[in-house]
Amino acid sequence: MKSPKISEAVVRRLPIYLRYLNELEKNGVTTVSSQELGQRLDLNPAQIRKDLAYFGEFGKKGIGYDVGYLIEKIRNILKLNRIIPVALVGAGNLGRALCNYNAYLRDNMKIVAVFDASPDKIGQQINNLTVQPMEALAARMAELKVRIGIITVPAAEAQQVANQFVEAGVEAILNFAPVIIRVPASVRVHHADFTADLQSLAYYLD
Amino acid sequence: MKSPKISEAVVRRLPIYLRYLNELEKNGVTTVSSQELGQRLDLNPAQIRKDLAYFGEFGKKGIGYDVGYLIEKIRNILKLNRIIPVALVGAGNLGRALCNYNAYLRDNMKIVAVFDASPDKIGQQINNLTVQPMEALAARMAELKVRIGIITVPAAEAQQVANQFVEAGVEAILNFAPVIIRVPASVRVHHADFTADLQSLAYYLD
DNA sequence: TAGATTGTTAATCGATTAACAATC
DNA sequence: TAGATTGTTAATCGATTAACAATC
Repeated sequence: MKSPKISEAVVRRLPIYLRYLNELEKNGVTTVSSQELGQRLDLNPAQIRKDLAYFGEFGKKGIGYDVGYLIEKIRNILKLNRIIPVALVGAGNLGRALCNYNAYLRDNMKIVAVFDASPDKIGQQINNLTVQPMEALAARMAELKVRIGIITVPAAEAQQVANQFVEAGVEAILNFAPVIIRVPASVRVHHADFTADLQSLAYYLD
Repeated sequence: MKSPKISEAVVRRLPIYLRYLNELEKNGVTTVSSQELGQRLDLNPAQIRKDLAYFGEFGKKGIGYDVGYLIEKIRNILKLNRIIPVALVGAGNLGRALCNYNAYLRDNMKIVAVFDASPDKIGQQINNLTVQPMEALAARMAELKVRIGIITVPAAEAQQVANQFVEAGVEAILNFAPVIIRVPASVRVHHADFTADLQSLAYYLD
């Protein structure tokens, strides 16, 4: 584990590797080469080797990578070796959908609290979680040691929610609202913006 | 409209510009500079000017860009000047959430058909749409001239659904299933992969 | 006119890919 | 040993940013 700055592009590929490796393991495959990985994931094998080499020498020359060993290494790199508590604000359709993905988001990311501003949402049950009022956010997040926040409120409210998350000491935010939110540089934000995704696809129509 | 190949990075920023310009227009702002845009969208002004200049000379030196005019230009570039019919497969939580975003996805992207394989989903009503069986997909999509497909089924079924979309003549696919799908080069695929998004955020935790 | 801002070229920066010695 | 595949350096490619003449 040296420390040349790792680019975001590299970090974003690690979960993709991890997911496929998990599948391989489930199927009883014990070894895989960068070539096979690249073929399946539509990536250049040299890129995969380089990505992994940033973090250590995980492969064996002439053989490839041990699937189980590589899974463990990547999980450690991504800090998925312990449960990461996540909070979500916005108990609308999308918010509920994400909560139900908790199963999918195994690998230790777990939504442990859901908040909403609307009185008719508060108290609703989602998947074992009770929707809490926004007033409870700070205290509850501290209590649960939440480190990542998910925003699934309308665009107009997203920045405000982000501010509350930051206030509550969140280290990273995943924003689904179709608006760019601004936070201090110490907080990482990813924008999951499917309206923009969809619109950019339209460009490629004949 | 010349034709140097436009990079995907550029195309992905256009909807971001469009969205903010729409907001400006709603607020009665008639002119905006690349500097103001950049400030708000967290982008370099030179990059914004360059992006736009690929498609024409939309600004006025010394003045900036006319908001209404630029909106129209970008909508044309993105082909959002006519309604684009979209189909969705997978009427689970996420699928339903996306259908309800139809309002959000104004700007002429419209989900016009929803399909699911599960008997207890078929016939359900979502937002004025009735969930159709997979057997109806090809015929219905032809009828409605659907050009873009959205996949919100579990990972295991995603590739199969993609194949059916391709078969049905779709030109682009937005895939929400946490798996890389493969399609002919003539079809554009975007992966909206929030599990990967979320996991990559974990990397930045202290 | 003076100030502002575009469009565009050149410079920089960073990411991807190719190539190959090391070695299992 | 011969064949395969890594880790890594060098070459390429592409995207971002700076700079500035043109001009509103």
